[in-house]
Amino acid sequence: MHCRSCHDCTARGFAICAALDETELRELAQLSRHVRFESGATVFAQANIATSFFSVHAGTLRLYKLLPDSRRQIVGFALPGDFLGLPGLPHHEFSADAVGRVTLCQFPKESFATFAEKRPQLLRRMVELAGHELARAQEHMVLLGRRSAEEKIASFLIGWRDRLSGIGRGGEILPLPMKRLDIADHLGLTIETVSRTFSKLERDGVIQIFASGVVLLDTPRAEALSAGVS
Amino acid sequence: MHCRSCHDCTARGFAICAALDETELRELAQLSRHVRFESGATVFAQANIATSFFSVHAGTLRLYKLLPDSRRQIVGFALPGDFLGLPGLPHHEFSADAVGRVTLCQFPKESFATFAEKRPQLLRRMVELAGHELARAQEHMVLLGRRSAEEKIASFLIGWRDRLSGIGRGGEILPLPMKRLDIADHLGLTIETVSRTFSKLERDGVIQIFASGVVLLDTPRAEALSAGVS
DNA sequence: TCCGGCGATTGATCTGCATCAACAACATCT
DNA sequence: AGATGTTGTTGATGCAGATCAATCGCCGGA
Repeated sequence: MHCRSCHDCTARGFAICAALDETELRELAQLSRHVRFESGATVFAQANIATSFFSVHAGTLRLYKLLPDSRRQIVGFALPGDFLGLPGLPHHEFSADAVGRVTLCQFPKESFATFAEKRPQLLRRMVELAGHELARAQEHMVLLGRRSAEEKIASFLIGWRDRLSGIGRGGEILPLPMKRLDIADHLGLTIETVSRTFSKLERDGVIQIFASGVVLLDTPRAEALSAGVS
Repeated sequence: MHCRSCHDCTARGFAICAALDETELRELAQLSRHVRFESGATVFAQANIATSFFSVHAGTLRLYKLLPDSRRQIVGFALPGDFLGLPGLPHHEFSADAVGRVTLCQFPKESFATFAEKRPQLLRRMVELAGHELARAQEHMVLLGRRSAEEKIASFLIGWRDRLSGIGRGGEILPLPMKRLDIADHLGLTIETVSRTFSKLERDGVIQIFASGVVLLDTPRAEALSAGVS
């Protein structure tokens, strides 16, 4: 399960590495090391000093912020190709832990910064990735602030489907590796409301629920709910 | 009210311009033009093709997304020094309009991209700004998903105070140029709940309400609410 | 001065989702 | 097989905030 070279990396196409040529790729590989985390393990924690950046190689992570009284908001899920860490901010802004087994490329912060400094291509790619991330965050604000439970669930399913197909993981069944509680904390709902809403969507023939995920039976209906045309 | 040179620009210190030397600044000024919008005017609209980037010079803008049925989520307010527009995304992801009178520096997208391409300093600054923006967006997700109305209002006031003082606009009275409806659409509430919550905070001696803004009377209490220690 | 409109406030009522509670479906261990 | 823990589902009830509605203050225009 260890990746011996960047050349045949499955995340190569969508990660920041896409901005690099063969030589640079080898150079960057020198700085990096592969790390693996088992299900539930914490990769880094909010407010800790960030000493590394990461690029997700395989698996899913939940990224979340906690309030002092332990309310939790999952600000996003990270998938292969996603970059974790923000240049210019000394601390981690959120915690990250593994949903199922995860592998990552780890880059020491300073050496990565030095490497990136003189490579406008890479910097542009990073601006671009940050921009996409920001756009997703803003879309999620609409969801959290202005949508009903049913729209939230439908939106989440459609968005998750699109992200997976964007990294070549589309398929008939939509895998949901995270737990109901994770979905609830991502959508600003409780676990009971998530469960009830899944059940309602199944009763209405929009989805079919399996242990490992769901199948979208009535995609147009789900997309309409997701778009907010209820 | 027209800014004749970047040299004495009041937003110079916090805008992307901070990453440039005198020569580059003059060169960038060649590409830019100053534009002004009256209160309520739309600077650009969601889903339109983005032909320009902007840097806010003076005033406040509301940045928002609309659902088809006209529900609105204000994803943020832009202040002097903020950069509007995301390289790598062809369309505007949100609409922006002026809250009160606003002046901006406008940069044609391609010429700005060409200018930035070979200036790693500027690119790094943009990554940094995007990172800060992203961190703010994530903090706002916590607010939208996991906080009570009272915490939302307190959080908003404290956050607004901090942003203003960050650009040298701190003061006894905290100006709120936006309307109650804007605040409601920013915090995922209704106008009535915003009004009631302001009233409650005033009754409790936390704030004092004026036409133009509020004064924080019990800052520690407001900060506690804002932190979620209710 | 009166009128009309806009924004803000306040009150009465309703409702979507949270909360509280029980239970079911499975997996893991002894 | 039985005991125990974990995750998910479903039902009953409560409440924070939405909705509906009235009123107020203020400003600008006739």
